[in-house]
Amino acid sequence: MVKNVTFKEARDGTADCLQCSIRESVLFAGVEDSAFEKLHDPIDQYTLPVGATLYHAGDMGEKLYTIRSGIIKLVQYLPDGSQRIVRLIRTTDVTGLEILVGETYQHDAVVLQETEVCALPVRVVNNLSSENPGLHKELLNRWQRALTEADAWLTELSTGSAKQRIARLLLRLVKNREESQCSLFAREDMGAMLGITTETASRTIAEFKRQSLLVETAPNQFLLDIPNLTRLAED
Amino acid sequence: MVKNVTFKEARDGTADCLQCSIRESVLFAGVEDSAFEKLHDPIDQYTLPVGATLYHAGDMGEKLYTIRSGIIKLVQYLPDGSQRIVRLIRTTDVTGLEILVGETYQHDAVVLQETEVCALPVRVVNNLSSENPGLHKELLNRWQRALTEADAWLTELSTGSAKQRIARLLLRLVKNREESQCSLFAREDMGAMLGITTETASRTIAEFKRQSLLVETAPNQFLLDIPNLTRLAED
DNA sequence: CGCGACATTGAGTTTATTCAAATACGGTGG
DNA sequence: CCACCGTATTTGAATAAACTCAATGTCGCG
Repeated sequence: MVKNVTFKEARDGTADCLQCSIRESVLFAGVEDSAFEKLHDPIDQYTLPVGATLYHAGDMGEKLYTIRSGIIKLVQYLPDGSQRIVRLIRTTDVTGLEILVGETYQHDAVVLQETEVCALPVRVVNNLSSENPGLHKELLNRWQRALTEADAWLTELSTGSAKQRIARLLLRLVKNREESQCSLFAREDMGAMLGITTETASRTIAEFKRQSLLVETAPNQFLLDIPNLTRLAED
Repeated sequence: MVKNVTFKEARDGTADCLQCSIRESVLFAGVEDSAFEKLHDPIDQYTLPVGATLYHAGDMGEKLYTIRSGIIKLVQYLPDGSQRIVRLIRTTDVTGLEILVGETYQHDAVVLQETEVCALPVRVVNNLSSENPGLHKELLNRWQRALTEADAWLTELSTGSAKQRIARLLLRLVKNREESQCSLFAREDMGAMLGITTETASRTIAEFKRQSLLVETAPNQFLLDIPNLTRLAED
């Protein structure tokens, strides 16, 4: 069983949004420098270790988060206690948007790979967005992006045989990269993403390794045979 | 195979938003009467028969739709041609939101039960929303609602055994109703919603009937044994 | 070294799929 | 009104896939 550590306010400092290296692709991309200077509320930055929980389902929060680096899983639970991972949040993604419409967090957000986040108070986002058509547009974009992602998880990662699902997950992990290299998640997490058991995930990965569809170049660093995985994923 | 008719502009007339009987729960709930009167673009109303396609994935449209009555399925296709239904749209829901952020439609929208829709030109929505914090808020709400729904399809309808998934789907169909009565979809559609085959859907429904978890009171009208279905759904 | 957590493998069972056949159902045209 | 057709549903039998439960391997770390 994967154990979860709680996010204990391990604050790194105050973000300097004006200098942020990923600002171009981030929520605030369209916001003027001058607007930032009017902020009273500082935007805090944190570094979270593997296993930390950024927020809990049902909590009434007042922050959204942008991910500067790392990977976070969004988890929901079934009445019987089993978990299902509904999405992954990665660099430049925003999570916790539901707070903006007054909902509680809809998932547990748990760190899979060490993650740097910026915590944006709802108030700040609301203030900025009411005066910034750019930010506002960007917010809608993020919402739509999350929705597109959710749909893809249904069609790609929850449909077809275990082999197909694993292949599609692997391809997703390297998508938009020059390199076909990636690291994998714990088998239990892969199962929870794909709606299969831990054992089936393990067996399938092991089989892929034997067939050299996956080659381990270093501990948990794999090169993918993209053409053959693609073929597998599609039929 | 279910065949799809195309939506052939079967226009009923121009909607009278001021008098709309479902206005209280609809996208425009918070919009002032006076704002409506400034609209040049009329809002068209249509009635669509079963099998009609409201819009196609990949089309660059300029309308969103609010559903006044009926049921629509949102369908995505896999590379191998198989279909997956990612969401159902029902009374007071809005669909086609992606158009607002400049995307093409992300799904085929196909009518499952005769449906009345209002077609809202993007321009109208954008104009109204830039001046109406209420409408704007409502838009965010709809986006979040779609997202919550997408997550629920993953956790509830794509997880667990076929029996559990069917039970959860049935319960969903009568949720928020005083009556435990509902009508069912074609087995092929149920399969596409749950990620199972048509035959498995059929077998399961047939078995539920034999166990009186479902009682057919009229052609395609069923009463559900909610307590026992709930028990089934949960473990 | 040895412990704990995770990954892999095995064997047996259950569940779902596949392919095929049989049955029901609704509507059309004679 | 009934026969017939096409479509959808149900059922059957064999096969394949995934699950369960248990055992064994592996790796990193105290």
